[in-house]
Amino acid sequence: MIGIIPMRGYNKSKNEIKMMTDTITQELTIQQVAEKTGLSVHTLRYYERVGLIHPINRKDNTHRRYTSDDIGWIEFLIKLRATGMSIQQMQTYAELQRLGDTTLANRVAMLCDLKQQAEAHIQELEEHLKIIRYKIEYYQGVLSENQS
Amino acid sequence: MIGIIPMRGYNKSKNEIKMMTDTITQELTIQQVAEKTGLSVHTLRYYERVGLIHPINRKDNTHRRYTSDDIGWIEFLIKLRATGMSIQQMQTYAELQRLGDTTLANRVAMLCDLKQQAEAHIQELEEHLKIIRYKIEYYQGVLSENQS
DNA sequence: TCTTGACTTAGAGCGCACTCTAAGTTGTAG
DNA sequence: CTACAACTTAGAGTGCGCTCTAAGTCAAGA
Repeated sequence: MIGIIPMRGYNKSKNEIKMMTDTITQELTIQQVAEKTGLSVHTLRYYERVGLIHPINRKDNTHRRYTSDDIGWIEFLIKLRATGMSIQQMQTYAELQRLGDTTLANRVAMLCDLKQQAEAHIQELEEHLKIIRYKIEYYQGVLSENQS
Repeated sequence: MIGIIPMRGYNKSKNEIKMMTDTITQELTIQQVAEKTGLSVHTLRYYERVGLIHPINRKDNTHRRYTSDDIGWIEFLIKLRATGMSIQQMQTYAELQRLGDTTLANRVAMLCDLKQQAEAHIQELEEHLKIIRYKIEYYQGVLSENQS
């Protein structure tokens, strides 16, 4: 789950030093968030551009610094994606979230839809798996017969 | 099992007449296969072009006529796709199938990989679903509190 | 004969979700 | 001062899996 840390020399890289500091300040660079979440830095910026992530605070008005709240939201986004929600739907969800408490019912409805979709998807996978398992068993039978 | 018959007027369409004939001859047109399988005619031709389906026999050397064996294979392809196999992998699988019995072990290996992938996918979905279900419940609690 | 509808092909186009590039800025170590 | 790593942006490019278009053939019904 943790990204590959490239070896740039024997000394600690700036990134590693930042990481040590950040265990105190709790604010992560985009690179660190990429490593932590599994998303690429490109994808993190892309998600922000398209409005899935609110504009991240900048240190000195330039470099992004992610808070633990930001990370929490990103990790939730990842779950929504992996469960089958499209980027478009996630944009809607993020927009509703930004609008505040009055949109809670709408968001719950979206989550319910997603839940049902995912449950149906699991059902479908299970059914297809049955046939695939059956095929495997049958072919393995044929193979062991030919062997003897 | 028989696809949806579109109403194009009160007289029987050519397609319907073909369908009646085909219950005798057991050979289906591309349109009928599309209705039966849920794939589009475009996709059926695409699958044939890229080698997922062997070249279908033609009536009078022009129009495709699908046998029940063809349908069986197509329905299996659909299951592979829905279980997460890529077009590329399916091309490999189809190629192995064409090469005959000596490739059986390879095909079984591919199916085992697919099985494991799909099982892992289901696991992942289940875990994400837990969190989504939890969120739904929590938010519904908040909503009913606000109501009272 | 004309129209209609189902089919044919080669190849272009599309939507999605990234993924990468080019050109530039910033900050620290040596 | 220089080098370098890490960051920044706008916008172009990619891979997948279709999906559609244009131009044409063919057969049957009015």
